[in-house]
Amino acid sequence: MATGRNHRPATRSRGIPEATVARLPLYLRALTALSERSVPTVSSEELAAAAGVNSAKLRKDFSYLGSYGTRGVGYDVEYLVYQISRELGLTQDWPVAIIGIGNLGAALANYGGFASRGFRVAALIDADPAMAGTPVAGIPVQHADDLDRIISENGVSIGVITTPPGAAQQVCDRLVAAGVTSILNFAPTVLSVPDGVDVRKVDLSIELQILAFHEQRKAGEDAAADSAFDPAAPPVRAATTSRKGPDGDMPAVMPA
Amino acid sequence: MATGRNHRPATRSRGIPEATVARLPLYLRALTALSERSVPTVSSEELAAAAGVNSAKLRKDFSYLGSYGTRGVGYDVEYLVYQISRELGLTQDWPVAIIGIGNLGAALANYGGFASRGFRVAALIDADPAMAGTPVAGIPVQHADDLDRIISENGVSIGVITTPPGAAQQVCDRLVAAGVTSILNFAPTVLSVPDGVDVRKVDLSIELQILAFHEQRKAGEDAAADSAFDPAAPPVRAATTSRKGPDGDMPAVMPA
DNA sequence: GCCTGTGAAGCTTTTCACAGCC
DNA sequence: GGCTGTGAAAAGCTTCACAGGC
Repeated sequence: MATGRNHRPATRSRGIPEATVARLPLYLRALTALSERSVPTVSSEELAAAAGVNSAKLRKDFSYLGSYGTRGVGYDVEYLVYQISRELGLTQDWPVAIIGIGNLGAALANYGGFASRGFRVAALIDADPAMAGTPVAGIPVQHADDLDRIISENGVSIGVITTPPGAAQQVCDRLVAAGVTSILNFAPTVLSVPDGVDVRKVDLSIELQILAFHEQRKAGEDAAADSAFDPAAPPVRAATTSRKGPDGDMPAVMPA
Repeated sequence: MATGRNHRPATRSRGIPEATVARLPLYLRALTALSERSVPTVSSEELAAAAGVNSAKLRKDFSYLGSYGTRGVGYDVEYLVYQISRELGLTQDWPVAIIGIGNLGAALANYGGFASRGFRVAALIDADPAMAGTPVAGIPVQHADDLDRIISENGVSIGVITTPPGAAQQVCDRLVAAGVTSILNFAPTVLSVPDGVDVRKVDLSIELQILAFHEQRKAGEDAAADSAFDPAAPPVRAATTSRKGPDGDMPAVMPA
């Protein structure tokens, strides 16, 4: 990779795979822990174990950043911490605004790991006038009417949406209009944004549903030992057309 | 796919791709919204737009479940809601326990979308004796000493960890010992679990760091218009070995 | 004519396995 | 001898494009 092909400007390492980017924070966390224990170097095997990935993947990932290791030895912990921090853009501080200071917004505002590396809660915003002025995690809540001003005055480019789902798209639009180009969305809604704006979502119920899927599989396999049993509701579909699914037609009465 | 190959038992559709499983909850949410508006059928194009994916992907995803659409027409909303619910295992109710009732745990306990489809908060558990008995979201908090009993009495197979990171692995071990086989981890730690136990993690700071990476890229491109400028700290590495990264060596003093 | 279902092609990500260097 | 860095193979995922059926 970094070994001299000539059809790329090469000044800035274009094209780190997205999957790799998503793992860099994991490596960084593991390395930070080693750094705090004053461990000077670490092998790909050890670091991979600490980060919960396999070592081939880790080495491949690091190869996209450059050749930061030493053969026969491993990686210099401090050096890697710095290189990954820089690659992730954490050598600067990002002011973040949280919009929607309910239970979840307050929880995030209080979350320590937030401030620790690269991020700073610059503003808390809520639509409830009664909340305005009340400090949460030591930061006074401001009213949503002033969203524009708050975002631009603080130079916020990353917004965290923790509003109810109904308000999320509107808040998103206003954030984008005010100059925010990265959004972390905790509301269970699909946000639409213009090109150039990144959205990532964190969705509790999606995660639970994925777990339920696998959980059901496990239960199904256990049951399969006893009998070849249809694990779902009985087929009582009231339709005229024939449907071909793997099993289980729709019951007359939908489950709540 | 479902069109008659003969080397699979076929009773239970093995091998729905993980990427598809992860999108089923999105489709389900979009379909539920249509269902509430009493929309009878929907095309792959419309549903894909509502779920924020493209229609080819959606059709491919559905093809793994079976042939549930009608050519020239689209998909029957109610029917699909049922089929996806069943596939995800949401036709049964999953009792869930939340361990660690701080800000975040309380926020999750209060989260409405939780109970609505397939999940029920069966127990709240915390290690602080002062919290025992206090109701959160109408559910009394129980002490961690009784974790084993609480899990088995309630038949909990899905646990949500919202403890501080230091406690997460220990809580995880106890959950697994008590019979939990799926874990949703909000603590910023890598959990190690035996085979057969699924872990999914939700990690605020990882998401923010991924956003920061892309944000930095955007800023870097803007700056590149002005000058070919090193966006990071100056190279003042105190080492003897030569390192070859794309750019940016380590500064003498690490950034806080 | 319209929209689904799906092979086939193209792309991304992971894993393998070993050359290269300490 | 040990461990990194990386081509090459394998697996997984997305997109294309069109046959098939309403």
